Amino acid sequence: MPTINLSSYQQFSLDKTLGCGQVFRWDQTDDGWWYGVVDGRVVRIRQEGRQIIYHGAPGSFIKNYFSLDLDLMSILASIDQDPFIHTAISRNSGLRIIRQPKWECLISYICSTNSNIPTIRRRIASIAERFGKPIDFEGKTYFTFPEPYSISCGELEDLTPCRLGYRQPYIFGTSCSVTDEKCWDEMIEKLPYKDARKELIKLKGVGPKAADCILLFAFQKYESFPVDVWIRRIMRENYLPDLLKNAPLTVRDYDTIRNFARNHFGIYCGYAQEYLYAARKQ
DNA sequence: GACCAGGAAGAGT
DNA sequence: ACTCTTCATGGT
Repeated sequence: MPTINLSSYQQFSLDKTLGCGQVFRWDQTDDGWWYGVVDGRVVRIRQEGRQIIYHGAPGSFIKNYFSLDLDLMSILASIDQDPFIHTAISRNSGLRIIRQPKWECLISYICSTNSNIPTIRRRIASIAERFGKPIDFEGKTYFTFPEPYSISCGELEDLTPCRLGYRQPYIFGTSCSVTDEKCWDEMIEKLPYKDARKELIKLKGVGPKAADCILLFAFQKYESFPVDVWIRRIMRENYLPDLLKNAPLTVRDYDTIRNFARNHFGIYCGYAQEYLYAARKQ
């Protein structure tokens, strides 16, 4: 079984990384193995101390996917700007932001709007089951996440069994847009954060929050700071108590929060966001 | 049944 | 550029 030996300065927690809610297609079995479908293959992986044991993908893929090349300790030191984030960091140490496949991440966060994590997971699994390709792995059938054309080549109504609600036309429309625009991801990737954000928001179903998640989780734009209801609550209670108590989140409040975070935590404020989010129920 | 969840679109100002 | 309303689904 292939393994990766982490060096003593290579901070990493597989469980924190896969369990924090940034990805939706990983499951952990009772005996500690994580199973996930990534980039058209099934991966089985677990951590034992400083060893990562895995099967189903090359080591170079694993290292890149989990961004093991990044100096996490330096990143955490740079965002460690106050006692509250300090506690969140120490409780979730080793959490790394994954380099997610871009197209899957885009659809995942269109599915995420106004929903909880179990519901999001079910929607994405259902899309894969109906439009992806089956893979048999250790006696069980898994499904790849479909290409854009696999969705756009059909009808809008083909998505109905996935129970996406009002997101159904957004998923279909964005699938068509991305099918039409070849290399949409390379176009986004070349742009700086602000311009990339504007481009993403042009897609149906992608607003400020989804765009920031996609930029953070798939495009390595670590200066993005997604604001959902949890982050807003945490920021209100610990950093910006003057914000409104119970009104819907406005664009202005969203910008106030992310601008504060960018100034307070620095260029890796996206990492700060993920540690704060991981600490939301602790 | 009310309320909430990793919000966004569209219409009306 | 700002409110306000509506949107479909599942969990608690």
